[in-house]
Amino acid sequence: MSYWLLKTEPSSYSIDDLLRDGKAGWSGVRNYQARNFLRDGMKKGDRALIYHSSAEPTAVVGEAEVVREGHPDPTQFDRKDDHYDPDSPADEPRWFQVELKALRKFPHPVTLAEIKAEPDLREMLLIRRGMRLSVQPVTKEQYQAIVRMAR
DNA sequence: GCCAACGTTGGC
DNA sequence: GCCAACGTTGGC
Repeated sequence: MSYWLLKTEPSSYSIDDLLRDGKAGWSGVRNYQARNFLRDGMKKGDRALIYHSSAEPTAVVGEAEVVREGHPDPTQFDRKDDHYDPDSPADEPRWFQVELKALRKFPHPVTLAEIKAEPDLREMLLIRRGMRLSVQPVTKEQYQAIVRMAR
């Protein structure tokens, strides 16, 4: 089993939205490195931390489980969607998503400030300078540390 | 709203 | 292939 961190802006889709929906396609990712993780890296049963970016506070707010592995993101073909990509070939889709099942919202969000202050989490990609990747791997140890901090 | 740190595009 | 211009991300 592998562990991941997924960023989302809560103004567009929040942990509360995911809990309400139960399951959701993690759509709208338009970065090739992140796409590769969605398409090739994430496996059924993997766990993902959900992170709220551009929020107050910016924080890891809950966790989810991968219930369906990479498949084409339908929003790339939807002209009315913000993430419509007219250049993505229908027979060779450019963008992928996984389906997530909400697991829980944390009792206490683990803020970016708390993560930066924790020596054991210094290696997280999240806090590496200039690292904007919206789908990123975390180690089991990092994942478990975040979960402990969220109690 | 600002702007640093990227990633992408396109002319050459 | 180079690289300037442009667009986006995301913390502050």
